[in-house]
Amino acid sequence: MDLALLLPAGMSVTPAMKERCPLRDTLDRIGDRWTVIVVVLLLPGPRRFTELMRGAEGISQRMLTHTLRGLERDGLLTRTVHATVPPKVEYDLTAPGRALAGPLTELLHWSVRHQESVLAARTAYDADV
Amino acid sequence: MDLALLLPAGMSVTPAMKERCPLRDTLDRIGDRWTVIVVVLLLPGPRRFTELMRGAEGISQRMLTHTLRGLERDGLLTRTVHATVPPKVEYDLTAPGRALAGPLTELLHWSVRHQESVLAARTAYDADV
DNA sequence: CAGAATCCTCCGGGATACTG
DNA sequence: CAGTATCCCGGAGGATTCTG
Repeated sequence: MDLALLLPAGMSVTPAMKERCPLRDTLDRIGDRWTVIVVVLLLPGPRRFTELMRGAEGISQRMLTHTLRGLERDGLLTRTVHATVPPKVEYDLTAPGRALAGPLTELLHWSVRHQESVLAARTAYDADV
Repeated sequence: MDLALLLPAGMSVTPAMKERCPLRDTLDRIGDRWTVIVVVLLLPGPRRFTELMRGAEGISQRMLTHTLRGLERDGLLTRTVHATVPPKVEYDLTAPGRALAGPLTELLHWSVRHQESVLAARTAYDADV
Protein backbone atom coordinates (compact mmCIF):
# COMPACT_ATOMS: atom_id res chain seq x y z
CA MET A 1 0.00 0.00 0.00
CA ASP A 2 1.38 3.38 -0.97
CA LEU A 3 0.74 6.05 1.61
CA ALA A 4 2.67 8.75 -0.23
CA LEU A 5 -0.53 10.35 -1.52
CA LEU A 6 -1.79 10.86 2.00
CA LEU A 7 1.30 12.07 3.77
CA PRO A 8 1.85 15.61 5.05
CA ALA A 9 3.69 17.79 2.56
CA GLY A 10 7.41 17.21 2.66
CA MET A 11 7.17 13.90 4.44
CA SER A 12 8.08 10.65 2.77
CA VAL A 13 7.25 7.02 3.38
CA THR A 14 9.77 5.56 5.80
CA PRO A 15 10.77 1.89 5.94
CA ALA A 16 9.12 1.71 9.36
CA MET A 17 5.79 2.66 7.79
CA LYS A 18 6.01 -0.25 5.38
CA GLU A 19 6.62 -2.62 8.25
CA ARG A 20 3.90 -1.27 10.48
CA CYS A 21 1.39 0.88 8.63
CA PRO A 22 0.43 3.80 10.88
CA LEU A 23 -2.94 4.18 9.21
CA ARG A 24 -3.87 0.59 9.95
CA ASP A 25 -2.62 1.01 13.49
CA THR A 26 -4.87 3.98 14.01
CA LEU A 27 -7.86 2.21 12.57
CA ASP A 28 -7.18 -0.75 14.83
CA ARG A 29 -7.06 1.69 17.72
CA ILE A 30 -10.31 3.55 17.05
CA GLY A 31 -12.12 1.08 14.82
CA ASP A 32 -13.78 -0.89 17.56
CA ARG A 33 -17.32 -0.47 18.80
CA TRP A 34 -16.79 1.96 21.68
CA THR A 35 -13.49 3.84 21.59
CA VAL A 36 -14.67 6.77 19.50
CA ILE A 37 -17.84 7.11 21.52
CA VAL A 38 -15.88 7.30 24.75
CA VAL A 39 -13.45 9.83 23.28
CA VAL A 40 -16.28 12.05 22.10
CA LEU A 41 -17.94 11.84 25.51
CA LEU A 42 -14.69 13.01 27.09
CA LEU A 43 -14.09 15.95 24.75
CA PRO A 44 -16.00 18.47 26.91
CA GLY A 45 -13.98 17.52 30.00
CA PRO A 46 -13.34 14.86 32.66
CA ARG A 47 -16.03 12.29 33.35
CA ARG A 48 -16.60 9.56 35.92
CA PHE A 49 -17.08 5.90 35.17
CA THR A 50 -20.82 5.94 35.74
CA GLU A 51 -21.28 9.08 33.70
CA LEU A 52 -19.57 7.40 30.75
CA MET A 53 -21.67 4.33 31.37
CA ARG A 54 -24.82 6.40 30.98
CA GLY A 55 -23.44 8.40 28.05
CA ALA A 56 -22.38 5.41 25.98
CA GLU A 57 -25.79 3.89 25.61
CA GLY A 58 -25.74 0.12 25.36
CA ILE A 59 -22.19 -0.41 26.57
CA SER A 60 -21.48 -3.11 29.15
CA GLN A 61 -19.35 -2.53 32.25
CA ARG A 62 -16.87 -4.98 30.89
CA MET A 63 -16.42 -3.15 27.61
CA LEU A 64 -16.31 0.30 29.19
CA THR A 65 -13.52 -0.86 31.47
CA HIS A 66 -11.79 -2.54 28.58
CA THR A 67 -12.08 0.54 26.33
CA LEU A 68 -10.85 2.89 29.03
CA ARG A 69 -7.89 0.63 29.80
CA GLY A 70 -6.91 0.58 26.18
CA LEU A 71 -7.00 4.35 25.89
CA GLU A 72 -5.12 4.74 29.15
CA ARG A 73 -2.51 2.26 28.06
CA ASP A 74 -1.81 4.29 24.95
CA GLY A 75 -1.61 7.54 26.90
CA LEU A 76 -4.76 8.97 25.32
CA LEU A 77 -6.46 9.53 28.64
CA THR A 78 -5.60 9.67 32.32
CA ARG A 79 -7.30 7.79 35.13
CA THR A 80 -7.44 9.54 38.49
CA VAL A 81 -8.60 7.67 41.57
CA HIS A 82 -9.84 9.77 44.47
CA ALA A 83 -9.40 7.83 47.69
CA THR A 84 -12.86 8.54 49.03
CA VAL A 85 -15.77 6.40 50.14
CA PRO A 86 -17.43 5.58 47.89
CA PRO A 87 -14.57 5.65 45.37
CA LYS A 88 -14.50 8.28 42.66
CA VAL A 89 -12.56 7.77 39.45
CA GLU A 90 -12.17 10.45 36.84
CA TYR A 91 -11.13 10.00 33.25
CA ASP A 92 -9.68 12.85 31.24
CA LEU A 93 -8.26 13.06 27.75
CA THR A 94 -4.59 13.86 27.31
CA ALA A 95 -3.36 16.18 24.56
CA PRO A 96 -2.90 13.31 22.07
CA GLY A 97 -6.32 11.96 22.95
CA ARG A 98 -8.00 15.31 22.51
CA ALA A 99 -6.14 15.77 19.24
CA LEU A 100 -8.27 12.96 17.86
CA ALA A 101 -11.07 15.50 17.62
CA GLY A 102 -9.53 16.80 14.38
CA PRO A 103 -9.56 13.56 12.39
CA LEU A 104 -12.91 12.59 13.87
CA THR A 105 -14.34 15.91 12.75
CA GLU A 106 -13.13 15.27 9.22
CA LEU A 107 -14.68 11.85 9.30
CA LEU A 108 -17.97 13.23 10.55
CA HIS A 109 -17.97 15.89 7.85
CA TRP A 110 -17.44 13.27 5.20
CA SER A 111 -20.26 11.28 6.71
CA VAL A 112 -22.86 14.04 6.78
CA ARG A 113 -21.78 15.23 3.35
CA HIS A 114 -22.17 11.83 1.71
CA GLN A 115 -24.56 9.82 3.80
CA GLU A 116 -27.49 10.63 1.56
CA SER A 117 -25.77 9.43 -1.58
CA VAL A 118 -24.47 6.38 0.27
CA LEU A 119 -27.92 5.48 1.52
CA ALA A 120 -29.40 6.04 -1.93
CA ALA A 121 -26.74 3.88 -3.56
CA ARG A 122 -27.31 1.15 -1.01
CA THR A 123 -31.05 1.13 -1.55
CA ALA A 124 -30.64 1.06 -5.31
CA TYR A 125 -28.09 -1.75 -5.11
CA ASP A 126 -30.32 -3.84 -2.86
CA ALA A 127 -33.31 -3.19 -5.09
CA ASP A 128 -31.55 -5.04 -7.88
CA VAL A 129 -30.07 -8.36 -6.78
CA MET B 1 -23.26 11.21 22.59
CA ASP B 2 -23.05 14.87 21.72
CA LEU B 3 -21.69 15.50 18.26
CA ALA B 4 -22.16 19.26 18.37
CA LEU B 5 -18.48 19.83 19.12
CA LEU B 6 -17.49 18.07 15.93
CA LEU B 7 -19.99 19.45 13.47
CA PRO B 8 -19.20 21.86 10.65
CA ALA B 9 -19.72 25.49 11.59
CA GLY B 10 -23.35 26.46 11.38
CA MET B 11 -24.65 22.93 11.40
CA SER B 12 -26.62 21.51 14.29
CA VAL B 13 -27.39 18.05 15.56
CA THR B 14 -30.51 16.76 13.85
CA PRO B 15 -32.90 14.22 15.36
CA ALA B 16 -31.84 11.81 12.62
CA MET B 17 -28.27 11.96 13.92
CA LYS B 18 -29.38 10.89 17.36
CA GLU B 19 -31.18 7.92 15.92
CA ARG B 20 -28.41 6.86 13.59
CA CYS B 21 -25.06 8.39 14.49
CA PRO B 22 -23.27 9.22 11.22
CA LEU B 23 -19.87 8.97 12.87
CA ARG B 24 -20.55 5.43 14.02
CA ASP B 25 -21.90 4.59 10.58
CA THR B 26 -18.70 5.77 8.97
CA LEU B 27 -16.53 3.85 11.38
CA ASP B 28 -18.58 0.74 10.73
CA ARG B 29 -18.02 1.35 7.04
CA ILE B 30 -14.24 1.80 7.09
CA GLY B 31 -13.33 0.18 10.41
CA ASP B 32 -12.93 -3.33 9.09
CA ARG B 33 -9.71 -5.02 8.14
CA TRP B 34 -9.50 -4.24 4.44
CA THR B 35 -11.73 -1.38 3.28
CA VAL B 36 -9.25 1.42 3.89
CA ILE B 37 -6.46 -0.53 2.29
CA VAL B 38 -8.50 -1.10 -0.84
CA VAL B 39 -9.55 2.55 -0.99
CA VAL B 40 -5.95 3.70 -0.70
CA LEU B 41 -4.90 1.28 -3.42
CA LEU B 42 -7.55 2.78 -5.69
CA LEU B 43 -6.67 6.42 -5.07
CA PRO B 44 -4.16 6.64 -7.94
CA GLY B 45 -6.68 5.27 -10.42
CA PRO B 46 -8.63 2.20 -11.58
CA ARG B 47 -7.30 -1.24 -10.70
CA ARG B 48 -8.15 -4.80 -11.65
CA PHE B 49 -9.10 -7.55 -9.23
CA THR B 50 -5.75 -9.28 -9.36
CA GLU B 51 -3.85 -6.03 -8.99
CA LEU B 52 -5.75 -5.31 -5.80
CA MET B 53 -5.15 -8.86 -4.69
CA ARG B 54 -1.40 -8.32 -5.00
CA GLY B 55 -1.54 -4.83 -3.46
CA ALA B 56 -3.49 -5.79 -0.36
CA GLU B 57 -0.95 -8.19 0.98
CA GLY B 58 -2.50 -11.02 2.98
CA ILE B 59 -6.07 -10.57 1.78
CA SER B 60 -8.05 -13.62 0.69
CA GLN B 61 -10.09 -13.73 -2.50
CA ARG B 62 -13.19 -14.05 -0.42
CA MET B 63 -12.50 -10.90 1.57
CA LEU B 64 -11.40 -8.85 -1.43
CA THR B 65 -14.64 -9.71 -3.18
CA HIS B 66 -16.60 -8.97 -0.03
CA THR B 67 -14.84 -5.64 0.53
CA LEU B 68 -15.31 -4.54 -3.07
CA ARG B 69 -18.99 -5.51 -3.00
CA GLY B 70 -19.52 -3.43 0.12
CA LEU B 71 -17.89 -0.37 -1.39
CA GLU B 72 -19.78 -0.83 -4.62
CA ARG B 73 -23.05 -1.22 -2.78
CA ASP B 74 -22.53 2.12 -1.07
CA GLY B 75 -21.61 3.83 -4.32
CA LEU B 76 -18.01 4.43 -3.29
CA LEU B 77 -16.60 2.64 -6.28
CA THR B 78 -17.73 1.37 -9.66
CA ARG B 79 -17.22 -2.09 -11.09
CA THR B 80 -16.76 -2.35 -14.83
CA VAL B 81 -16.79 -5.72 -16.55
CA HIS B 82 -15.13 -5.91 -19.96
CA ALA B 83 -16.66 -8.77 -21.90
CA THR B 84 -13.38 -10.22 -23.07
CA VAL B 85 -11.69 -13.58 -22.76
CA PRO B 86 -10.26 -13.85 -20.23
CA PRO B 87 -12.56 -11.47 -18.34
CA LYS B 88 -11.29 -8.10 -17.18
CA VAL B 89 -12.91 -6.24 -14.33
CA GLU B 90 -11.92 -2.75 -13.32
CA TYR B 91 -12.67 -1.03 -10.07
CA ASP B 92 -12.62 2.74 -9.78
CA LEU B 93 -13.45 5.10 -6.96
CA THR B 94 -16.42 7.41 -7.35
CA ALA B 95 -16.30 11.02 -6.15
CA PRO B 96 -17.61 10.12 -2.65
CA GLY B 97 -15.13 7.27 -2.43
CA ARG B 98 -12.22 9.41 -3.48
CA ALA B 99 -13.37 12.08 -1.01
CA LEU B 100 -12.42 9.65 1.75
CA ALA B 101 -8.83 10.63 1.07
CA GLY B 102 -9.34 13.79 3.12
CA PRO B 103 -10.42 12.17 6.40
CA LEU B 104 -7.92 9.36 5.91
CA THR B 105 -5.17 11.91 5.47
CA GLU B 106 -6.15 13.57 8.75
CA LEU B 107 -6.13 10.21 10.46
CA LEU B 108 -2.73 9.39 9.05
CA HIS B 109 -1.36 12.74 10.17
CA TRP B 110 -2.62 12.15 13.67
CA SER B 111 -1.01 8.75 13.59
CA VAL B 112 2.46 9.83 12.50
CA ARG B 113 2.32 12.82 14.84
CA HIS B 114 1.47 10.76 17.91
CA GLN B 115 2.61 7.24 17.28
CA GLU B 116 5.84 7.73 19.17
CA SER B 117 4.12 8.96 22.30
CA VAL B 118 1.52 6.23 21.98
CA LEU B 119 4.17 3.56 21.66
CA ALA B 120 6.10 5.00 24.59
CA ALA B 121 2.98 5.14 26.76
CA ARG B 122 2.13 1.59 25.85
CA THR B 123 5.59 0.31 26.72
CA ALA B 124 5.59 2.17 30.03
CA TYR B 125 2.12 0.89 30.88
CA ASP B 126 3.05 -2.69 30.14
CA ALA B 127 6.28 -2.36 32.11
CA ASP B 128 4.21 -1.82 35.26
CA VAL B 129 1.43 -4.35 35.60
C1' DC C 1 -19.07 3.43 42.97
C1' DA C 2 -16.02 1.19 40.05
C1' DG C 3 -14.69 -2.41 38.77
C1' DA C 4 -12.90 -8.04 38.35
C1' DA C 5 -14.02 -12.81 37.01
C1' DT C 6 -16.40 -16.10 34.43
C1' DC C 7 -19.11 -17.98 30.86
C1' DC C 8 -21.05 -17.88 26.40
C1' DT C 9 -22.43 -16.27 21.70
C1' DC C 10 -21.89 -14.48 17.28
C1' DC C 11 -19.56 -13.39 13.17
C1' DG C 12 -15.43 -11.35 10.73
C1' DG C 13 -12.44 -13.38 8.15
C1' DG C 14 -9.03 -17.27 6.70
C1' DA C 15 -8.34 -21.83 3.98
C1' DT C 16 -9.61 -24.63 0.48
C1' DA C 17 -11.92 -26.35 -3.59
C1' DC C 18 -14.51 -25.51 -7.68
C1' DT C 19 -16.18 -22.68 -12.22
C1' DG C 20 -17.91 -19.50 -16.32
C1' DC D 1 -9.12 -13.91 -14.71
C1' DA D 2 -12.41 -13.15 -11.43
C1' DG D 3 -14.90 -14.85 -8.97
C1' DT D 4 -18.58 -18.52 -5.89
C1' DA D 5 -19.40 -22.08 -2.38
C1' DT D 6 -18.27 -24.38 2.06
C1' DC D 7 -16.24 -25.17 6.17
C1' DC D 8 -14.15 -23.56 10.16
C1' DC D 9 -11.84 -20.90 14.00
C1' DG D 10 -10.50 -16.98 17.15
C1' DG D 11 -11.68 -13.20 19.34
C1' DA D 12 -14.78 -9.05 20.16
C1' DG D 13 -18.12 -8.20 23.10
C1' DG D 14 -22.68 -9.21 25.95
C1' DA D 15 -24.83 -11.12 30.43
C1' DT D 16 -24.28 -12.28 34.95
C1' DT D 17 -22.29 -12.63 39.43
C1' DC D 18 -19.19 -11.11 43.00
C1' DT D 19 -16.15 -7.45 45.74
C1' DG D 20 -12.95 -3.61 48.00
